[in-house]
Amino acid sequence: MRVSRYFMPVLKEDPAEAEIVSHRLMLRTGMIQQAAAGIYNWLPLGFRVLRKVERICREEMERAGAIEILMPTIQPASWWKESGRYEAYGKEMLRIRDRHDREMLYGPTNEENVVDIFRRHVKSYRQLPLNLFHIQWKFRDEIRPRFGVMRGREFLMKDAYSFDYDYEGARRSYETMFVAYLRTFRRMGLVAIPMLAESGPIGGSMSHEFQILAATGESVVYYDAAFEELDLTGEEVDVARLTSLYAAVEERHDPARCPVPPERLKKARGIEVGHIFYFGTKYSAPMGATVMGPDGREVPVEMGSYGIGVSRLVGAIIEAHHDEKGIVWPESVAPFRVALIGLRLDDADCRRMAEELYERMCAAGLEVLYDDTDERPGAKFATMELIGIPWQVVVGPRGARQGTVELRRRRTGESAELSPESVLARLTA
RNA sequence: CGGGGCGUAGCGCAGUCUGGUAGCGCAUCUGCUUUGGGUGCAGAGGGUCGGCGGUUCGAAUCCGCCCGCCCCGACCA
Repeated sequence: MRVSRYFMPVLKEDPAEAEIVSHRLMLRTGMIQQAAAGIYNWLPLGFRVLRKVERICREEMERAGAIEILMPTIQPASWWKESGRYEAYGKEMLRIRDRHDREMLYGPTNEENVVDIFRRHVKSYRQLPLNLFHIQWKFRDEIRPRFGVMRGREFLMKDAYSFDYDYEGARRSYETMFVAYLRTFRRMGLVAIPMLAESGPIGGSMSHEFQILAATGESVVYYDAAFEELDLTGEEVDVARLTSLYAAVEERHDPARCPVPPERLKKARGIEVGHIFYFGTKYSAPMGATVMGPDGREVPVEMGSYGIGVSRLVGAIIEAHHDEKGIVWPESVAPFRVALIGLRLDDADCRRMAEELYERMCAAGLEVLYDDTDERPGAKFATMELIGIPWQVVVGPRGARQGTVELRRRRTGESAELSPESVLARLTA
């Protein structure tokens, strides 16, 4: 992509309304633009990151055996009356009437919806286990939306729903998601700490929330240092050990009863980005989602639900990965992998070298953002550092004479003078 | 919802207390200049001062009502 043809409304000054670093950087880099309180437009740069985060969620869900569907944003109120949540949910739910005066709502979550799908098609324990997920926009009319996309009213969520015949099966499904979540966040360059949590309005009896570590996080968390070096690579992961490791938010942490020896107990700040629940038959029973067991008896299905705040993650990743110059994207979610910075493009040699390298990068399938404008060098460097692309390749008169370009890492600042060939080789390796 | 703050050009702000018909920086456009860390000079365009109503000869400024946004608190992916 050429900067001269791209839409990337970068701001030189901090917008007045943004307090926390991720919100400020998302506005300054032109990733998002506010539409109303807690509701945002995703501009090209932000949308690219959002899609990458979404893709990692999708891949890890599929790896864990979940199957993707897409449920609507608008739901009939009748489902929620069946489950009993229509009255219980309160003002956070956006209620709508259509032209026939039918009661509808903009979905804050999809338990009822997925149960309706399930109950119409699944009748036997032989069809289980089943895990259906989707990645869809939610609306919760928060009392106080804030911090940009970190607590929006409209937000993108990955939500999965597991169905099992019995408790043992439901527990296995829960544990599978537990591991999938750790893998998901790790792939985004985050350290996630799962902790036992209150179940809240989703209901149920077992629940973990996943907090990712960031110095600017909202809550204080205590955790076993073992979380920082978990081995999640193999297919067989010791789930029992993972779920037994200690972690707690400050409010629930009791130093006197903490099982972790002081030298292994860590204290940090965290941001909640995911939450998993086991809730048994809370929805299946009232909504009549039952299956026939091997004994010929019909029983309500055992369920769990598993949410990840996809749009919130974009903000959370920035909270965890930035410096005084701007964002420092982990490679897995960076909007572009390489920033090609052309200096002195009015000079024929520089121009030819930059254009040639750009063509070759594109041909090699690299995601490259090529600054082909005639801005001053300082402005180009500052912008690329602000938007945080992991690799910078600088083509300028200094190297052009001996046929080299500069390769730089955004994260460390380390740089090397290399031939265009070896830069290509390094980036495509 | 309680508490605090803000709304003036695309962005950041001054002007409001003490009423006299709107200004600065950045950005934008034109020309020249400069080119490895947000160049310099000259010129130009751009504003129903959030909205409605009131007071006044006269309102960005005073009064009333409304709308929107941000921050703190209780709640959430």
